[in-house]
Amino acid sequence: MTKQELPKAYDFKSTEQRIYAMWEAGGFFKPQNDPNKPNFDPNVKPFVLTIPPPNVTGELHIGHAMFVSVEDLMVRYHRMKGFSTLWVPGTDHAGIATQLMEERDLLRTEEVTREEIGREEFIKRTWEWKHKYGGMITNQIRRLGASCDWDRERFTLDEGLSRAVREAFVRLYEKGLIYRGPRLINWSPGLKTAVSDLEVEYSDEEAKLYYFKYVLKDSEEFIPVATIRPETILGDTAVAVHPEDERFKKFIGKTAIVPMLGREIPVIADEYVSMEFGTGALKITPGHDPNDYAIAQRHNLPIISMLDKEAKVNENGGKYQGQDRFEARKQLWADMKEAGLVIKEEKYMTTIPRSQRGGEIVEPMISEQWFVTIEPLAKAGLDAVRDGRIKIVPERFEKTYYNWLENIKDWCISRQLWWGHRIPVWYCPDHHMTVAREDPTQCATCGSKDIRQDDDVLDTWFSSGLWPFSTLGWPDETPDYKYFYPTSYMETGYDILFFWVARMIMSGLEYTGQVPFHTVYLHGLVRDEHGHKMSKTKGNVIDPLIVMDEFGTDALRFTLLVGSTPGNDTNVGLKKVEANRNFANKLWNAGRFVINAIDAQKEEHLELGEYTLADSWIWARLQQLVRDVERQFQNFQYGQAGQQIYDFIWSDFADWYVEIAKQGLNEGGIRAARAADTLARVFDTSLRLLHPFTPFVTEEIWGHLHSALRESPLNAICIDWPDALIVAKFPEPRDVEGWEEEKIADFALIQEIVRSIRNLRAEKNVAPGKKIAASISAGARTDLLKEQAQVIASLAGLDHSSLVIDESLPDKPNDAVALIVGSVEIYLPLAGMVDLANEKVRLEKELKEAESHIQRLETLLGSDFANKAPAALVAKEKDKLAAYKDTAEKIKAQLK
RNA sequence: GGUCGCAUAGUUCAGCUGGUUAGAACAUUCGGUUCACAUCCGAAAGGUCACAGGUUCGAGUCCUGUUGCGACCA
Repeated sequence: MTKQELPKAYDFKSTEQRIYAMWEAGGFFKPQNDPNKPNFDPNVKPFVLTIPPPNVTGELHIGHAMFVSVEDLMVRYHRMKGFSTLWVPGTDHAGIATQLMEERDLLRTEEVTREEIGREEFIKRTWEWKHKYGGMITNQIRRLGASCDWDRERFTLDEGLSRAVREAFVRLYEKGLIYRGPRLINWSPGLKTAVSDLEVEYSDEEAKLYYFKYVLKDSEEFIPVATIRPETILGDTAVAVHPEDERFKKFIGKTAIVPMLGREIPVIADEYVSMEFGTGALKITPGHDPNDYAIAQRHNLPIISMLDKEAKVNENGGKYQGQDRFEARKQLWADMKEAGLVIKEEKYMTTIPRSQRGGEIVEPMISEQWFVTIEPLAKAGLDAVRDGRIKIVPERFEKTYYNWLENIKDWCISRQLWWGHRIPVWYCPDHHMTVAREDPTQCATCGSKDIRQDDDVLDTWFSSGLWPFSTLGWPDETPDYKYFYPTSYMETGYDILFFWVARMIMSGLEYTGQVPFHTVYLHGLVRDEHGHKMSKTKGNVIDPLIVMDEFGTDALRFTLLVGSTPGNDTNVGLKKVEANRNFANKLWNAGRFVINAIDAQKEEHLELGEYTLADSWIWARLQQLVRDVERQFQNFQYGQAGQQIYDFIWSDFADWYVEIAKQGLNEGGIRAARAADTLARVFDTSLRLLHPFTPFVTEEIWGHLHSALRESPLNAICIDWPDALIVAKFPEPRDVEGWEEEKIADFALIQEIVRSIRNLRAEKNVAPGKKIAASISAGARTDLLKEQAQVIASLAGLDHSSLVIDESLPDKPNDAVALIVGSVEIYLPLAGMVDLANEKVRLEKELKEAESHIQRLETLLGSDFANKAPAALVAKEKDKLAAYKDTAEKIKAQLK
């Protein structure tokens, strides 16, 4: 394609889909070295990531955009570095979410409940939904440019992964690490299922504290007690007081009467009771409160459940049976009031446990559930991070991780749902349990054919915990598993460190004996531009699909990647995305310019022209950039790396180098060839560096650059380039060769001179197009400035033919404004347009500044700094002092 | 209550192992139809780096404390 065909603005709409299809069709997302292929080389190092599987029912939100951006960046970088790179995609079945969605759908379309159509039919319907819409989220992930191997896509409920789940369950069971029993668990009455501790959220809310009398048997006396949930009185099995409490000591061992029920319960002493809180006495409801449950265990108290699965009062609640928990609260309290047992009510702030899904109040309840004995697994998980087999980035989350695993409780893994992995346990009429990898036909104990599978399914996180190895074929030792496992990084949000990452580590160690990955990288949450959490009710949600429509995928990705640091939340506003859309366009146009320059080269040259100062400078800067980027990638400082690449391309390359290169190109011949050569090489390297951040626009321009070069006399440059940028070599840092520092310093002087002339022109309102004359007294820098006269003239808008550069000027020009840049004096014949009094003020200001530097440096060099700081640093400061002194002298001379 | 994090320009954020008088983007002001780009170019203004101590030749960066905000765990 030639330049005429390249539009003036980058059109991401016509590009992204085409490029993605090209990558996918080209097989670039597949590992370069595949253990299932004949030419497999086991010595090539793999780099492997498994995607944090989004809910199959999910729709793309900004959090997905975040993790895809970061992971695709990691994956593309390693692929370009030559690793055999595999990114495994997939989704999870999201038990509760999916079931709820399907239930709602059934109710809406057919007005039936899941109970009405039955378990088998319900699951069938849900699968139908999955087959129809399950690809939505993965297609949206494709739009983000995700370079995952779609042929290896997995779903937590598919056959292989289900087998992995069953294998894991049975192994744990056989090891004695899974048990079933009645325990106090978190019950979600609306969903009618148990949930794990992690699925309960606590919110500070205003509630009421109810004060009432616990009357003692055969007595007029009572113990005042306060509670937030009066209905639980129906399940009380004791009243507890502090053993040292003078007020209540005398009641210990006596019997109290449960209000309205008349049940007799003991008054016990326990140090857990706080004498200051409430009334200083506590009612004990072990069936509905975790703390009370613990006290009951200590005192061998009976445990009474007074709620059923829908949180209605059960048969233990006397006349309140059948009432909803909140209704019973009202009724009971009213009755107690009438009976004269009520003392008072007051407002009270407390934490209310709510279900993570749906937000209803969770009830602690005694229920028969399956649990994992977590302690041995947690210990192994702790060791893996403590001894460095797994590193968490940023490091501070290691502490959080330790803290959680050190205080972990057994994991309730059964859920009273239909959509999920059914627990592989069968019961016969004699209550023997058969736990099996393959569906059994008879009871393993008594041989009875009359067996029934457990109704419950497993927590979705139980299967996601196996993800890094179940997706690679475990429990089978497949070629993928053998080569790609353990994986490399696990990248996800810090909000699921416990839910998922910790459980994967524990599972990985338990089932495979290896850490599932050596590095955990945690990104922060995406918030709106003012740092508020995005929520539909606030209306501040940024929909990544809309953003991509408006500004392009690259702009969104770059925004999420740059300016965010590991583990820290990041604020995103559309303004930022727009600015990055502009960057994509800048890149596009820089590309058009480079391609244009290449197309203009028609002749073969045996040798190209000499390197100009600008050529050397941009090359030195580029190598600096490559070194910086490499270091930052090693340290997971992706945002910083992206920012530096951005600055290099926009400032160093486009604003300075390209402007200077235009002169060389206009000269033609070997000078133009040299300029085009440098433009091409530097731009190519820049695109490679940027590719992991903004894959679409870089791939597109690089393709045009590639074909332009191939057709040109400069085709040697691209002789070893592959077909697509996605698999091009990532630039490797090179050692400094020694010449760079001087060229960079020389160029910096040119830049300063140009800037100060531009500055003065702007200040004095010299028409931008007007070429002006200048005389420069350059002293020791005369040779450099003479050589760069053309560059200075064109960048600063000087008339080259009336630019005089000399070591010193015989006469200071009259009617000229003087600029002092280091030791260089510049005279611009602008006196006519300038108020001399103002000029004096300007120079005095500059002098003052120089003198303040001189004073600071003299103080510094007169201090212990000179003795204790590194010699190189001291020398540098000394040089600076000399330069400022020189500048000050020159300004003083002007002021005379 | 425990643990952790954050506090830098009007706004949103960078600032790696302490070493130029602290940077960027957006917003603001001034000036621009220079043949890659107005999704642009040039220039300017804007910060006692929350506060108080300490370590050090040297602190936005390390330590201690205070205040404010946030998160997680109980």
